[in-house]
Amino acid sequence: MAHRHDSEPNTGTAQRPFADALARLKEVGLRPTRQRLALAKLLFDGGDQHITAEQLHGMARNASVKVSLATVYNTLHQFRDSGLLREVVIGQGRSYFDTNIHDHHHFFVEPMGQLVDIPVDSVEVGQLPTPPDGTVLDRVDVIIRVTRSA
Amino acid sequence: MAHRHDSEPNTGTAQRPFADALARLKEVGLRPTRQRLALAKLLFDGGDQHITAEQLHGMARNASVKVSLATVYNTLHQFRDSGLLREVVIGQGRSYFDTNIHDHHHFFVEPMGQLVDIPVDSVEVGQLPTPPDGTVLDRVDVIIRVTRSA
DNA sequence: ACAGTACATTAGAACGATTATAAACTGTTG
DNA sequence: CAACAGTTTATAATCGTTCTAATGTACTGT
Repeated sequence: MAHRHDSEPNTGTAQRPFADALARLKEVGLRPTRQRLALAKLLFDGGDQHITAEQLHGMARNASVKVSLATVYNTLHQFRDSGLLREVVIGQGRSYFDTNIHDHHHFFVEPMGQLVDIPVDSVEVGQLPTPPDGTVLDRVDVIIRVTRSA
Repeated sequence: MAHRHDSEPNTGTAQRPFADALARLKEVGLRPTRQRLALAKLLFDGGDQHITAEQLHGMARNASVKVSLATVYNTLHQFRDSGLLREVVIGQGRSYFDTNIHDHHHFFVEPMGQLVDIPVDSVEVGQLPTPPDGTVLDRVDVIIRVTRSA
């Protein structure tokens, strides 16, 4: 339920701050089921990814992991709510889930909808206006839309 | 086809830079049909709006303008392609069409999905990173997500 | 270990926004 | 007026996502 944006102790390799899928699930209080463990492995082993539900479902199929699409959606949402993932809504239909939960921004390559991370310190956003009436700031998304030139 | 982001000569009231729906259509080379004229009036008379296709369809119904939903979609896309509107994709399902085509950003009030304009000079974005490989910059969207606090 | 219960997974249906289709219409041109 | 190019329309189809209700699995206390 609560969001977590902390910087981890970062034991082990820089590539996999804390590699153990089980440890992640424990840490956010999700029962380590077969499906969740498998999906966590697919998501968090290897570098940062921007992935859709359908894509993850496909990856699971490829890896011979039996998971229903509904469970993929459920799991992605739980991970998002636990702060393990960040949801990025950019294009028309689809949602991307970003395994990079640190503060950062995105290039969005149209029209194929590819996402590329931008470190937060590559963009200088200063002087935010005050939020309207009875609202409170959640987060700032900077999306730099680019198109293929070649 | 070509996008227009020019500042208009701004004849007449500041409220309606150039009020005539017919003039707008002529200017971008769209045939001034009954439906397009009516929709243009609904969109461009009165201040800046963020509107969905369904909402515009509803407004047309209210104004006793007979237009099908398909035509609303077609027209919104044509207006967008002509630079009369800007499409803003932010929430899960829906697309907003913004009658303010000048450079600006948005507050997005979750969870009800209300949009509020932010003048471009209220946000300071400096030092953009260079776009990836064979891509060219299209535009920069800054979305400040806020939630109801009260 | 076992029962009990709370939580998870699943297939499939349902949903909402959008897009495609194909027929009917409008307006313009020769 | 006939032909034509562009428009509009109702409807069906599609896409990603969410819901539902049945079944399965994991943790708790004993």
